[in-house]
Amino acid sequence: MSRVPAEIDPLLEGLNPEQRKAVLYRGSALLIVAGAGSGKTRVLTHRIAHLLATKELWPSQILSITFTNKAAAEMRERVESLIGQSAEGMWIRTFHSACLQILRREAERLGHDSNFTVYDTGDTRALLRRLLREAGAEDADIKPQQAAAMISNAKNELKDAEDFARNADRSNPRQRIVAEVFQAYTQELKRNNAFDFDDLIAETVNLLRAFPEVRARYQKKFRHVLIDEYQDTNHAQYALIREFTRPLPPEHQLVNEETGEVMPPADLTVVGDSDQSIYAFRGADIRNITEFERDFPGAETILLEQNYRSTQNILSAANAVISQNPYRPPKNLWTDSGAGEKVTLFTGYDERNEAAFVVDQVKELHESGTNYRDMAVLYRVNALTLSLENELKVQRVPYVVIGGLKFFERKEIKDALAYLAAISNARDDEAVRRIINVPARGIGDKTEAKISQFARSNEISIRQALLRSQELGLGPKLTGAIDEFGKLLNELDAMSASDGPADVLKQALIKSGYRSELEISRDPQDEARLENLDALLGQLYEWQAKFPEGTLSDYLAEVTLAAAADEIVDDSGNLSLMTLHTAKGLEFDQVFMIGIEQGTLPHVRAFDEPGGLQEERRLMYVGMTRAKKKLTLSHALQRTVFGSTASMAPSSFLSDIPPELLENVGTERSIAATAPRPSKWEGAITASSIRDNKDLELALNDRINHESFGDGTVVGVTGTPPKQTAEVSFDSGVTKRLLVKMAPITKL
DNA sequence: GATTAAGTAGTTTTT
DNA sequence: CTACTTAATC
Repeated sequence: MSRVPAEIDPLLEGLNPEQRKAVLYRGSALLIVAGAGSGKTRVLTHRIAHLLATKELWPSQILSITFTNKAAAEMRERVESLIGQSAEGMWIRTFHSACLQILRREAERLGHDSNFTVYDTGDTRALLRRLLREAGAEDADIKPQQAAAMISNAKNELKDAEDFARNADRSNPRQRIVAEVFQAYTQELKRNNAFDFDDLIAETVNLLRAFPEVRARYQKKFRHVLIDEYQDTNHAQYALIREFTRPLPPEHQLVNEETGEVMPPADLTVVGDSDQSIYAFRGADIRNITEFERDFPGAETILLEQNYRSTQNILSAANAVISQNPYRPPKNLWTDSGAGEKVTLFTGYDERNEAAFVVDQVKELHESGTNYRDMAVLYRVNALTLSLENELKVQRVPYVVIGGLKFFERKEIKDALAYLAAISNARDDEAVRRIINVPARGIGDKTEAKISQFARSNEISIRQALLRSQELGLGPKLTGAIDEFGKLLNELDAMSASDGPADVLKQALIKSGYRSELEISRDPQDEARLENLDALLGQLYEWQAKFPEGTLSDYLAEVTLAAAADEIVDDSGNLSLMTLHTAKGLEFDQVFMIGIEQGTLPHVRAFDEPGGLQEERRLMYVGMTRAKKKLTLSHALQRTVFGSTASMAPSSFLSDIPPELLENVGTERSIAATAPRPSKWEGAITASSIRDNKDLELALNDRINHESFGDGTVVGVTGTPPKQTAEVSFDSGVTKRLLVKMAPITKL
């Protein structure tokens, strides 16, 4: 490569030698092994900016795949600020949205229309539930979710219904039924002009394989492909990458007209870290990254080990945990930013005690100047937020739960979106089915079945069938209701040709009577539903203003492909609560990880899955390395899971952390001893503040003294001993919730 | 066919 | 415990 012109040197400023190498390397394949916090995004954006600045590439020749839309937006922004101009035309997208765009353009080749619907997991499950019933699978005990998982796994391996049926064990009734349902499901998707999540990838691969001329066109367009989070790619995604980077058949080869040379396929840059592979359950294949050099001969590998995010204590603790994983390529993160604070390990009596501790800490940090947005509480499973949310509400800490029960999964929102889907894609029978009797029009299951039957035997869609209601031989009332519904959809459809999606939705909600039904209702939940619909409408109006040319199907696809991490707003000023999975790729000054217990992290279900424990350990590692300044781990000795209370042993991962890196706080040892735990753990917990108030009972208006908060008055008592808590208003003005049995208090 | 009541099962992570 | 499906009644 020629010498780097002076004017682009700024792109190398502030980079360490390895990072520079990663920016400057030129060749067909490059693997950047980027440890947590090693400046991966920085390297990626500088590399792209460098390729543009040297005029090696135009923005439109770059395809950059990220894990979330938020990461994509951030990358675009950073590239633009580096090159000082718009990076328009550059594809920075998630796998799914990149494939969506390709499929929209090429849908006809696969027998779909370009306005196809994208089914999310909920839609998929609903469809499978119906198909399972029709297949008479009730007795076989297959839940829609299980069938969905089996089908999804197959698709991630690029196996279609036929492949599945071929490999299925015919003597196993479950497999036989799923094979049958898989075939029906595939047909239904086609009939409905829909793709599911997995199809977006798999069908794009099929497209590129079946039509070399299409593949040639995209290879000509994309001269450099960059993939982030490569360790989490599954086989289908890997195959997709291959289609972009493998040589074309001779008859489709691209030839440079001047030189007569054959144009090589796109260069490939992948970035990843095998220690952060946490999506095996979704088909991610860690071998994609560990065997990269074998897959792409001549590939260069660059290792980034210097961490710019965390303190040495945090890194040492994280390294200690992850180094227990076998067959792991050696890698050791380091930093020159100093040791920093020790990692705090809190032992709580129960989940409420744990929540109180975390919230107290959060409040204290906030009072001493840390913004809530720079803190996060991470957990293995969503269910762990319950007691935490309670405590946050009591203490009035502003917080947001990222992910969890998503806005777009609420009933009323799904209903509203189903109206839009039914309008935008007239073949989408599933969408029509969802709303055929919402609000109630007197069209029940029986009538719906008759309409479906009629549609099927005439090979028309349900929407078409609605308009021929008089042929169904039903009573005048029903016939009229069906006809009216069919006409309503047509009317809205016609409207969508001239008006934007927001206007269409507004009219749909009014004319269907959905709105008025909620308005009339006295159920307070319906009031909340109405508010949600208004929020959706408001958001859609904003979207419409931003994308005046945007269609219904554009909007629907964008909504279905949004990730949990996309919800995070930087300027919200809220404390963030999220799962460890959602936290991947993010960083916070202060990180709290709760529920670090055997059975929770590592999760019970990981024990009998091969490699499950290793993945759990990586999850722990990912969580720990999110922390910049301070990491706090917590576990509780007992936890009320659902109804019943169970003793919890501390996570075995905790005993991997050298005691000198930890500062133990919390519950006394006498209770800790009742919980079974690995022998290694013995001695790691210090007997801090041994305290037991025995049968101390407090009543309203009792005066008490607290070791650190001083005197105060009891203003509330809840629960029963030994889990009784007292709300105490201290003379200093602060109000705290205290565990009566444990708190360092005395009755005055 | 709709509404209400009772019963049941389910809780890992997500594009 | 709750959210949801299924069963029984109006």
